[in-house]
Amino acid sequence: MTEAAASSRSGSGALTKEAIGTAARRLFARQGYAATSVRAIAAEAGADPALVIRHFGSKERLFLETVAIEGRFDHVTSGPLESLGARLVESLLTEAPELTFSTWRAMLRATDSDLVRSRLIAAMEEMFIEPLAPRLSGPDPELRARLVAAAISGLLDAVAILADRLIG
Amino acid sequence: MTEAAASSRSGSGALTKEAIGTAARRLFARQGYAATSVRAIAAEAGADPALVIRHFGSKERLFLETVAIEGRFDHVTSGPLESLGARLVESLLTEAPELTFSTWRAMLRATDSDLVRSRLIAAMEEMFIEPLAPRLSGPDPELRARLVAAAISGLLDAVAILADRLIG
DNA sequence: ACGGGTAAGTCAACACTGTTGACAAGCGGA
DNA sequence: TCCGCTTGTCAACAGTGTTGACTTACCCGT
Repeated sequence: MTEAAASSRSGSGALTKEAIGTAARRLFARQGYAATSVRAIAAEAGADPALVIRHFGSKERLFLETVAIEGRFDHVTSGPLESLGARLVESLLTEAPELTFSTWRAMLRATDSDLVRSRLIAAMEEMFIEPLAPRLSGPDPELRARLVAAAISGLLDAVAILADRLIG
Repeated sequence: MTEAAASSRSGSGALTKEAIGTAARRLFARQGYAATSVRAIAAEAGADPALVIRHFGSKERLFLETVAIEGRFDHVTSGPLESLGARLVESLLTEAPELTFSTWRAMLRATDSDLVRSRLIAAMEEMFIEPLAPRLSGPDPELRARLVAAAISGLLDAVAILADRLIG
C-alpha cells in the first residue's frame, strides 16, 4: 500500500497501468485466461481490482491488450516457396518458442470469448494468409494459403496442448 | 446394487440424470464450457443445481461424461497408407461434421482444465497415433504419427475456430 | 494564492459462479 | 413399526467480474 501510494504520487496513472499490464501478461501466460482472476492480477501489481477494470475496461480487453501475438514471419513467407514448409517449422520452433507457445496456448484456451477468437483469426490472416496467398500459383490460392495456416495452427496446438509429449 | 432394477422401479433416479446429461450436451455444444453454467443446465433439465453436482460430481466431470469424442477412424487408419491423407480429410469433413466440430471446439475451449486436456490427448492417441504408428516404416514412426495427429488437430481447429470462414 | 476541474485510487456492494452440508420426502426390506 | 437408502430441496459459502459512490491529489486559469 505504501509503495503504491508513493508511486502514484510521484509518477502517474500510466505507471501503475503498466504495472498491471506486466502482471497480467505474466499471469495470463502462466495460468491461462480463465484461471487468472482480476483480483490476482491486481494483487500482483499492488493495485485495487477496481482499478484494473477502470484502466482496461474489462478482463477481456486487458487480455487482448496485454497478450498479443507479435510474431513476424515476413522473412519466412517472402522466401522461396519450395522450402516454405521447412522454414516455417524451423522458425516457429526456434524463434522465442516459449513466448509463442504460451501466448498461443493462452489465446487458444480463451476462445470462448468472441473478441479473442476474432483476434486469433485476424492474427493468422495477417501473418500468413495475406502475405502468402498472392504468391501462390494454381487454383484456389487463398484456400491453399488457409490450409497452410491450418497446418501451422495444428502444429502450435499440438505443442501447446500436448506440451512436452510431442516434441519434448 | 443393480441400479437398473431400482431405477426402473422408482423411475425418476437415472431418468433425471439423463435429462441433465442431454441438457448439458446441448448447452455445452452451443455455448462452450465456460459460458455454460451449472445453474443453466439445471434449469434446462428442470432440476436443482445441487442435483447436477450430486449426480456427476463436478461441472468438469459432467462435461467429460457428456461431451465425448466418439469418432471411429479404423476404416481410415487401416486402409492403404498412400491415400491416407485424402481419406482422413474426407472422413473428417463428411462424417457427422457438425458433431465432430462442435465437440472438438467445446473441448478445445475447455483446455484450461487439466482433465479435459488429458482427455483430448488420450482421444488423439487412441484414435490416430496408436493405430497408425505400428504401420509406419522408416525412422521415428511414433513421432511421425504424432505429426499426422497434429495436422488433423490443425484442420479441426481451423474449421472450429474460423467456423464459416474456411469451408463455408 | 486560491478555487475548481479532473484524473487516480479506494471501498463496498451487486449479481453471478461452482460447490457443499444439512435436512425432508418417498420407498423397499427387516 | 423402524431402518436405511436413494432422490431431491434449500440455504449458504467463498470466489468471480464489474459498477457506482466516495475520497484524494494534482494541475491550471483567474
